Amino acid sequence: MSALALKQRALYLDVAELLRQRIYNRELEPGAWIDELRIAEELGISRTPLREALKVLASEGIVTMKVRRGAYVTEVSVQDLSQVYELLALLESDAARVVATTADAAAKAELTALHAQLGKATKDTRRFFEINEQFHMRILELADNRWRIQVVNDLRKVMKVNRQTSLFKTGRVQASLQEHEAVLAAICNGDATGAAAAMRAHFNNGLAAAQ
Amino acid sequence: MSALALKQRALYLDVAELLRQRIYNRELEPGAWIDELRIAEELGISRTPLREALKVLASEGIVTMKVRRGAYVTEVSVQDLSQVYELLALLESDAARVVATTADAAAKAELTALHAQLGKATKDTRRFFEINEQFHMRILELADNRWRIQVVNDLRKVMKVNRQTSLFKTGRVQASLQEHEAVLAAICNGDATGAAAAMRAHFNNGLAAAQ
DNA sequence: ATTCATAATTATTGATGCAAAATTAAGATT
DNA sequence: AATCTTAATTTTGCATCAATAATTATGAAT
Repeated sequence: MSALALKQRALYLDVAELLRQRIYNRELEPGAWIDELRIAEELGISRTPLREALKVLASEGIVTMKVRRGAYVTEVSVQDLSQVYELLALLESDAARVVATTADAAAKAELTALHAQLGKATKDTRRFFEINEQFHMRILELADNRWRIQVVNDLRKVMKVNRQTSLFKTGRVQASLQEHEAVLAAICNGDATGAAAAMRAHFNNGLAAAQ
Repeated sequence: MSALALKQRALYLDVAELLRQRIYNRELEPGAWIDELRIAEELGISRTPLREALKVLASEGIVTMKVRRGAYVTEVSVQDLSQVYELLALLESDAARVVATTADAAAKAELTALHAQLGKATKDTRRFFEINEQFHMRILELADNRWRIQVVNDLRKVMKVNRQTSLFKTGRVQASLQEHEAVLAAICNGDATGAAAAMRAHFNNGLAAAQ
């Protein structure tokens, strides 16, 4: 059975996601022009859905459209990175604050379990980042604001365009674990201010480590 | 000289903006299907740029794409509205906090002048809202984070889809003016916490007045 | 030799065409 | 009369085509 057989998603969305991945892993570098003809041919599709995908990526800010010149991968400056990071810190620390006041026992147990998994994955960097991501995402979900999730995901896309992003994550496994611990503890204690502060500290430390 | 003569913007962006306006003023109501053929014919354009515009609006969340069914205007629920409003409060109160610590004399003078204009426009509702908008936007600009501006603008687009949005603004001219006064005073005094609190209060009052 | 102008090429933008899917309409059967 | 089936129509989605603008290449003139 082919993957195309049951596809319910529109082609332009698949193309957009494929281009995002190519941008994230530097097959398409910032500043590089996107050759519609070449990519359409390579993917075995026409230029129509490709162009629709490019317009979506443009509205996300990860590619830039120049009239009569086409699209190129947006060059995300260091200033852009710090601005986006600042917003993520704001949105996620507020989410932690919300969750601290609204989380029920089940939610707290779930976060505690996730954190326990994280503690066991300190040797496996790949897995650590994966669970780390889940922990953050679960807090966002528990904060129950789908627009916040949407905004955070869009901002993360921008972060991923720049290679330096990895700097924010690497070499901080133990520190990161302890910071998560603090966030979790505050949430479990229903300490809204503490949860927000702990999450904010987590982000600030990540930024400091990158400089 | 026609407006088309010097146009530098892409057609799909113009079409997107035109559709936004039609959605805001209820020519296209939430839930209504968007007839590509009809609108393309009406605008005297082909379906290609129209479809590109629809994809952009979809990624903004104000229209929804259904595979093989087309696009319809997103139905923004009351919950969506309050979630978006909450995010705007968070982002703008943080912007006020930033501006309180970074604004120089010129910036403070500019905001003071804007506020003075606002005070003189209490009789002209239309103008009042216009200057009100400018005051908020200027604070965002002074907070110097282009991604925040982008996010706030996107969220405002969602708010505008729902008619109830106007409820957040109407009948609060005097109260709104006083609340702005408090924001301005805190900013001019370099009181970061106070500025954030004043802006937060401004939003909370707007929400309360709508219920 | 360098620069400016012009021609050729390339690439984007917008329009049209075609096939597939979904909805609506029509007809037949219970 | 109602419902199920099937045919017709409408509409989307992707591909192709045409036109226009931009860039590159070529040549001429200073």
